[in-house]
Amino acid sequence: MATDKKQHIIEKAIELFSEKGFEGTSIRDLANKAEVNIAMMNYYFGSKEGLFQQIVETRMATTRDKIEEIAINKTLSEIEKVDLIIELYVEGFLSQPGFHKMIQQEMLVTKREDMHEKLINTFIQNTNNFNSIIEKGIRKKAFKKVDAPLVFATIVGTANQVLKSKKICNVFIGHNKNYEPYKDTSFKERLITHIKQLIHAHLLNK
Amino acid sequence: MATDKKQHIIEKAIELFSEKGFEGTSIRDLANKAEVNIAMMNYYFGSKEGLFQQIVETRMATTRDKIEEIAINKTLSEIEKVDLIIELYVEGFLSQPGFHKMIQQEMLVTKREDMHEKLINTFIQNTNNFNSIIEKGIRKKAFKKVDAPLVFATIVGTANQVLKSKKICNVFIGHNKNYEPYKDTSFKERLITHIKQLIHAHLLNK
Amino acid sequence: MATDKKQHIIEKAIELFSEKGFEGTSIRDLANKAEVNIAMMNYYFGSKEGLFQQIVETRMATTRDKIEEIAINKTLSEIEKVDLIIELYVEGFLSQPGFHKMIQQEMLVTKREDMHEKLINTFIQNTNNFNSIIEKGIRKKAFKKVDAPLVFATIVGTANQVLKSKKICNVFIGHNKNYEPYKDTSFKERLITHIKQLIHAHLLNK
Amino acid sequence: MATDKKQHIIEKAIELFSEKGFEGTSIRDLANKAEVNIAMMNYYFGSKEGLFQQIVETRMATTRDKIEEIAINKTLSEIEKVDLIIELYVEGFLSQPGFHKMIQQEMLVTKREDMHEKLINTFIQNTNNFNSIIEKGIRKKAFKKVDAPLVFATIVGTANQVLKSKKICNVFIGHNKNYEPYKDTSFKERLITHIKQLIHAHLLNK
DNA sequence: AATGAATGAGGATTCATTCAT
DNA sequence: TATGAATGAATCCTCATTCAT
Repeated sequence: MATDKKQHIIEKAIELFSEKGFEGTSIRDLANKAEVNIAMMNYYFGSKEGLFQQIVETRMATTRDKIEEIAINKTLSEIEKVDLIIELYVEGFLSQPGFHKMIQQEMLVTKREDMHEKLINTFIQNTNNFNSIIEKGIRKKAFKKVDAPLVFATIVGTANQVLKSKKICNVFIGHNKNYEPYKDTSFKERLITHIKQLIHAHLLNK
Repeated sequence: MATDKKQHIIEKAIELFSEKGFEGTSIRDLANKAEVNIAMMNYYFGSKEGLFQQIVETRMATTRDKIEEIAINKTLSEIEKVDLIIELYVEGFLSQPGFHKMIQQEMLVTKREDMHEKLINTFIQNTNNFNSIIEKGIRKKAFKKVDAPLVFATIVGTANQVLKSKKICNVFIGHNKNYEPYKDTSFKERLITHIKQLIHAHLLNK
Repeated sequence: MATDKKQHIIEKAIELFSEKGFEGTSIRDLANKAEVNIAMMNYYFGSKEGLFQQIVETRMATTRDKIEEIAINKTLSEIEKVDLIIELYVEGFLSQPGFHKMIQQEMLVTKREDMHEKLINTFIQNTNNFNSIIEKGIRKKAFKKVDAPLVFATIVGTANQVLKSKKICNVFIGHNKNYEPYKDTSFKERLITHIKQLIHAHLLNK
Repeated sequence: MATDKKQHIIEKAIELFSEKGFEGTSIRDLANKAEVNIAMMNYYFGSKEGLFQQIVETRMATTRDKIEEIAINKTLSEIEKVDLIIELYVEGFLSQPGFHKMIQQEMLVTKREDMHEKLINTFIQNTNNFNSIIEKGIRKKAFKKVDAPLVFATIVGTANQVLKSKKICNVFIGHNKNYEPYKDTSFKERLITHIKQLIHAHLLNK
């Protein structure tokens, strides 16, 4: 079925875009990697940029919706919400490192104005949702008076930093360069623990 | 003089590379921006990649040397060293946002193998220097037993996150989109304060 | 059909390469002459060098195979074989002067190492096949003890020399400069006769 | 002195032109090889083509004059003259293989019309001088009625053929590929002997 | 629905040459 | 006399895309 082939192309495309960047990846590369006809790429996605947008839009929405869900949840405490968001980011990033490297690149680059704008706006929405949680915690005297948006930047920034290079992670965990750190559960736990401890110490009274 | 013109080209190139990425920037673009002949670019730097390398190599060394200097300093306490490094990164990033965006992109991308390798190695050196400080603090019982490389990832990651987009920063500080947040001293202080508080709470006993 | 167009391009390319040499011929020239798009050239042949190799490889093989065939033939006498090879070279050179001028140039030039190597090796194979004929003739006392590889050099060298310039040939045969000597049957016969007489006198006992 | 430096440049240029052809050699290459400034090449010789012409014109004249001298000599017999010309060509070619490879290329190529024309005309003059010797020999009944211009083509062609590639010669004389066959005196003698025997058998009555 | 053929625009780079000093 | 700096033109090639089938 066509959807299968599309999905296959998308997965291969994420690999390449994340390794080489948008401009650094040619349609030829993408077609070869996905083992489909070059003309087919345009037939399915309209253009290289179309393919890229399709990838981004479907996947970004998921994270955004989950954060919103957490933010408006009435049964969780604020610190539980913060912890969930930490887990959400770390698990999301480590399970789809290619996609998130791709997003990081696109956030840095202003070339494709529209795409850049969308990503920034989504990030701002996520920040706002996070802020509202923190502010509620502060009002409840559960949290210290912290700089909420920068706390969010710390969480996302730390996870992103780990994503930058497998090699760096392997140095951290003492493996050789061919090891796949992102698939290592104990590394994931270590990262989550670090961020939680950090944020808790910063956030919680006492 | 030739050095002046070279320096001029380099500065304009950083702007473009940081906005559009390496592949996204053409030699034509670079030449136009610097208002020099296209052939001139190759005359001075050999190739587009040559220009890029020249930019990176000269500037990366500075940061690396400063961190090393701090690490081996005998008169500073460990927490003073950590604070200095935080200041060093924030000030470095905010004073040369274009250059550091460029570096971030290049760390994400593995296309230019050599360049990528160099950046990663430099980052690992910096991490090691930072680790040695933390470990000394731990041995002296000044610091809690923390995950030193991830602490470093947090510092750099937070600063990088802020660098991702002016627009995000302007939302944080309540300015419109044309404001230059990286030149705003109070924003810089706010960022330094955030990271220091965060790290202190995480690191210090009591 | 695609093969037709490819063949058309190849024929036009031989004309240009033989007139101007490999470096002296630009892809633009080739595309104009063949009346196709510049990008088309690379689409079909990968590169200028790819086109060149394709031309050389297909045509060189023909001559080499024919000589080998003659060498191993069991019904012909040695002098008949030598005569056939003389005819083969003269007829081959005069019927495809452009191609053989091209080959001559490439044998002189060491710039494209691979191509050069291939041509030399083919020539050595041909020489060896020729040598084996001569040596057999010598053993049978049909031939004098001659310097076989240099005899071959004389045959090929004489034919090549004639190929160097139409103008020279026209002086030989008393025509003006626009005449096409290579298509003149009596000139071909004259050349064959000359080489045969020369070689016979040198080779045959009595 | 300037003449020395010019001479030095010319010698290095012959090496490169003979290896890579005229178009295949850049002014940069030439300047590097001769270890002089790039601008200097144009300063001395006006242009790349100017350098090339200067090389050709000075050296071609020498051979032409020598042949003419032999042709008009009154004390030598015709067969002595033919032998002298054979020696002249073989020695000339083997002592300056680079230069003569260069000339061969230029004779094959019609790109630089003027240069090509000059070479052809010189060759025709040489042929005519050779013809006059042969015809005189025929009138004197010393020589058979041979095809004089093709006899000349055979002499020059055989020598040229040997010049085509060192590697081929080394196969003939059983040396490895790094040997310098053109400097080997016994190879030179072998070549002269071959051509003389060949031409004598063809030319002389009985 | 799918694809081989085709192409205009633009990519980086190298060219021979000129100019100011 | 000699040369580093500079450049317009041309190099080969790859790009994303379109089109006819």
